[in-house]
Order: sequence, then structure tokens, then C-alpha cells
Amino acid sequence: MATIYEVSKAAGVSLATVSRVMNGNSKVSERTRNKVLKAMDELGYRPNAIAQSLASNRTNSVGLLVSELHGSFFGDLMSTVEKELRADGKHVIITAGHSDEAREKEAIEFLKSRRCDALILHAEAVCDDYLRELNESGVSLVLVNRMVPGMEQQCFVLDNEAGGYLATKAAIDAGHRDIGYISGPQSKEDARQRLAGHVRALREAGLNTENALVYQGDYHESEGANGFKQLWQQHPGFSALICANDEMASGAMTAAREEGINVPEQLSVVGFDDVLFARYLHPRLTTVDNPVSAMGLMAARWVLHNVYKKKLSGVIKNVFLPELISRDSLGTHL
Amino acid sequence: MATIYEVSKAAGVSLATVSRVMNGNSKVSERTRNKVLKAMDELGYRPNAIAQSLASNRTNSVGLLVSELHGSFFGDLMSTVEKELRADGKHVIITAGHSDEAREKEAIEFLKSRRCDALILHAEAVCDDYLRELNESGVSLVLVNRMVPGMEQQCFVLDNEAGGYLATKAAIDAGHRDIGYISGPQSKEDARQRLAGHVRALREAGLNTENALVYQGDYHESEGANGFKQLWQQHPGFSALICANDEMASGAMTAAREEGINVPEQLSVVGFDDVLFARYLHPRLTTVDNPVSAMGLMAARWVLHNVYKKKLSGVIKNVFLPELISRDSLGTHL
DNA sequence: CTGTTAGCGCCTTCAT
DNA sequence: ATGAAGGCGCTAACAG
Repeated sequence: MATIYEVSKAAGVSLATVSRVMNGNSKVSERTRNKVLKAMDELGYRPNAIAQSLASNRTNSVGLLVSELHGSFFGDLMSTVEKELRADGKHVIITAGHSDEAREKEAIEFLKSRRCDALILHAEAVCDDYLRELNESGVSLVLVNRMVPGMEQQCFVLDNEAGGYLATKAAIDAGHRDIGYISGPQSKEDARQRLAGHVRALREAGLNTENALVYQGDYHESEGANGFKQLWQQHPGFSALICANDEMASGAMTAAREEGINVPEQLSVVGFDDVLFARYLHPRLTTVDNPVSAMGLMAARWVLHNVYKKKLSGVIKNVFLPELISRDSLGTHL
Repeated sequence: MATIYEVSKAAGVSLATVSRVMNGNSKVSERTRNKVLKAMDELGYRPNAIAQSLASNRTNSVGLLVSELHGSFFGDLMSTVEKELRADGKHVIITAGHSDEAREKEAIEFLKSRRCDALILHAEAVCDDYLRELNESGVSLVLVNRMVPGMEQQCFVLDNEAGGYLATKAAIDAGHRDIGYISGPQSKEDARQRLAGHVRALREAGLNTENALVYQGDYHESEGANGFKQLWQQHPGFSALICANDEMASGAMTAAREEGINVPEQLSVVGFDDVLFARYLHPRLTTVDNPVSAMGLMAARWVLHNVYKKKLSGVIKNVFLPELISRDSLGTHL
């Protein structure tokens, strides 16, 4: 691999001049620039990004922490972020935190040791204080899917409460009165908010929220099935089931079918997230859109603007409102 | 951020000594080692990976090229590779090539400029010669899902022909004689091989392969639907449809349902890949397993062994044999 | 506009 | 076992 020094010799100029034509900031005469370009070309020169980073104290890389590397939710997030950042020559170092506090911290330390210029975090296990400290310690960071008081401008979130409300409201509007709910783990903020939205919709419609039909799941498909079975046993014949995510909705639909219950004729089901496979389900799942890509885009733009001083294209939006995606799994109830 | 120099001062030793305790290779007396450790701890010292890389000419990072950052296939691949490599302190720089030659080359150049110690490539657009040259130019690389003559030891592939055979053979064994096939784009090697396997199974069973029922799709869901419609029009009433991937199988099933055709009672469907949503489909899809994770694991291990000189855990396998995953979409035909 | 000269933070012989 | 010193390849003042 040719170095900048060899290029400078070949072009008969100084080392600094080569550096200048590479970075294109300060002025270089047309003639010398061409000489240098020619030399670079002939030597097949590629700058050593590592050395550049050390000297400039800038790595042109941003760290991205997700919970998992698979799954459509994170796939969309990574995809959007990488695309937006790559378009400006930055690159993304991706790590997984596996929803575990120790591993999330380790992953963040890892990203710091690589001297990322900025961090985009989907952190769900570490506490608010840790994130605030990190923020104040000087690293540029933004948070996806999480709202930390005091860092509002750096947080990109979905209004989960509104989404929960939307899902249940849709069922109520379709005539349902007996509505079950399978929630996410209440240790997670988004799961709590989705449930809160559900309760608000119920209350607003004058429905009983005291001994409501609620089962706490864990966002996995199997708990959707378990939840359905338990709720159905507890109160056979309810007409609609709202699930805090699509995976559990899928599990619930399968379990219902096994019991010989038709969806949506006998039981309506509504999901949340609108993951890729929601439309592959049978019947196609009515669900609430989770604009991951849009949030990822904002996170990337924030970084481009605030860290790399790029001028903004469009406005930065922090809170996203969900939409109902109407498909076939929610039927009307007379 | 504290530097190695500050640590050395705080510990009252030389800079070299600090470096030694960090890397733990050469001997350092117990006492000095402790002094250094203590100083590092008190200063909250974290080595600067960039500087380490520049000095040691090793980045401890491996580049991973995939076609897309989303989708279960690549999700599984990234997930496995990252996990295996992270366990040994290496990190992964992921880029997407979008099945486009120019973008794949650009991504590879990018990875090279970051001085990755090794490359794991899922390259489908660049030609064999390019890959061979890259290989001979000195960068350590392995290929996933692609066999390049002359680099067999660095290729990790599925026997697609065997998979294609397996799928069709299963249908034949279930009594089907009228069998349609929706292939992948014949510009792709794997698609050609899967089709070849299909034809072999047909021929072996003494079935007509001349004017076979074959539609060339593009691996996307919509082409599954189009393919089904066209084949059904061309030859109404065939009893089994083999699709070169699960997405197209899903599209075909949906299209069939819209025509009022029951799966699997009236039409059996078999997919390929066993992507995540295959079991969410209704009926649950019978398909051929594509051991992406296993291939990713091998790729990661090869790198660990050949580049980082780690001793092997288990044996390295280059060619994987597919298995049939029997679920509900393939019925028997009398 | 171009060249000189310090570093960036760390690793690695070579001495001691 | 430990220290001194010279790079790794590049950037960024500072001169000229």
C-alpha cells in the first residue's frame, strides 16, 4: 500500500500538499493538483483511514447500538441509518446489546474505544442516569425509541401511548365491547405506554377497566399463544384481542385457529409495529405502524448536522405519531 | 481521555511498561503490573484503538459485506458473525452492496480503507476474477454463499442443486406428478442450481422435463403471485408448486387463495430458505432449510483461525447440505 | 500557494 | 524486567 510520502515523492511536492489535495479544503494550484492526482492514480494510492483518524481526531464512523442484529425492526433501523450516513462518506459500526444491561454497557464502551464520532443508541437496559452521564461526558449521542428527560432534542421516539389508544379505539369503533389485551413486559417503558393507551381508550368508551382482560406477555410469539389461551379460559367469547406487538398477535391467531376460532369472524386481532411479516399472516394483520425507518433517518440526520456540521435537509422531528394500518384481522362486531 | 503517557507518569514507570501490561505478552513483575493496573483504573484509562491499530498494523476489525441490512437472511448472517467475532474482541464493520456491482466494489474499497484485518463477503454482483484478484492482492477474505474456483477453502456455500432436488423430490414422493416451478432470476448462480435440482428430480421420476411448467421470477413476493397466475392459466389444475424461495411461495399462496384454491388440499406449495416468516404463513410453509447461520459461523471461525491464529474449535466445513423442513403446505396427492 | 515541523497515542526493537 | 527512542501514515499550524 502506497503511503502519502511515496505520493509526494512521485509528484515532486511536499507531503502537506498531497494532504491538501486529498482533503480539498485549502487552495492548491491546478497544475500541482494534477501532478498529485496523477501520482496517486499511478501508485494506486488509498489513504489510510486509521492514520487519518489518529491525526485528525475524527474517525468518520458512527456507532450504532441495536438490541439484536436480526429481526425486521432492527433491520429497518440499521438499513436506514447506514444508507443515510454512507451517502456522506461516514460509516457505521454496529453492535448488539441483547437487551441486557451489562452487554449494552460493554457495547457502548467498545464503540467509545473505537473513537466513534457519534453514537446512535437503541438502548433499553441501561438506566437514564447512565445515558445522561454519557451525554455529559462529551460523546455525541442520540437515542432511538427512548425518551430521557433532559435530552429531549436527542431522542427520537414513537408516541406509544397514542398507538395503544389507536389500536383499541379501532376495535371499539368497529363495535367491540369485550376486548382482551396482551401487553409487553411492564419493565419496558414502551410496553407500559401502549397499555396506558389501551386503558384510556377503554375508559373513554365507558368500558370497565377494573378487572380488565389483560395478560402480560414478553413480546415473543409464544406468549401471544399463552396469553390468548389464558384470557379465553378466563372469559370465553370476548370478541377482540389487542396485542402489544405483531409477534404476539401472530401467536394468538395461531392459538385461536387451533381452538377452531375464526379470525376475524369470531375474534378480531390487532397488532402493533407493522413488522414485515404482518402482511404475510393470514388473515393479513391489522396493526399500528411503528415508523422505525423515519426515526432512524432523523437520528442519522441529527448526527450529520450536529457532529459533521452538514446543513439540514428537512426538519428534525423528535416525536412520531403512529397510524393504524387497516388490513383484514379486525372485523366489525354488531 | 487519559493516554498511555499519563498512566505511565501516574504509575511511575515507562510508557513501554504500560504497553506491556496492556498486551500481556512480555513479562512484567507482579509489583509493577499492579501499580500500572491501579493507575489505569484511577484514571479511567481506555486504550485508543485507533492508535493501537496504526502502531500495530492490526485493527481487530473485520469487514462484512451483505446485500441488504434488512431481511431475515442477512439478519441471521450478521447476527452469527458478529456474535462469534465479538466473543474474541474483534469487531465487525458492516456494509451493504445492494446486489449492485459498483456498490459492492465501493463497499469493499471502503472496508479496505478502514484496514480491516479480514473481509467476509456476501458478494453477488462482482465477478469471480475480481474476487480472485482481491484474494491475491493480500487481503484475507472468505466468501459466503458463493463458490469461486481456486478459492474453495475460503468459500462457504449451500448445495443449492441438492436443495432444489430435495424440494421437488418431496413433492414427487407425496404423489404429485403435475409440478410447477417458479425459479429465481437465472442470472444468479443459486437460482440456476436450484432449478437444476428440480429438473433432476423430475427426470429421475420419469416426468416430462421438456415443456416443463417453469416460470422465471425474481425472488420477490409479487413474482410468486404472477408466476402462479401464469402457470395456472397455462396448465390449470397442476397439483404442486415448487418455489425457489419463501417470498415467492408466499406470493403464490396468496394468489392461489384469491382464486379460491385451497392450499394444500388442492395445491401443494414448497418454498426454499426457511426464512423466519415461513412458519407464520398459513398454512405453515414446507420448505428447504438454508443454513445461513452455520455458514456465517464457519466464515467467522475461518477468520479467527487463519487471521488471528486462534486454535480451531471444531472442524471447518465448506459445503452445506440442505434439509427439508416439513410443515403443512405440502399435501399428499393420490 | 507550498514546504517544514510537530505531534496524534501506541507498539516495538534495542539497550541496559 | 524495564527504559529510551524511533516509527506507523497522516493532519495542522506556522512560516515563507
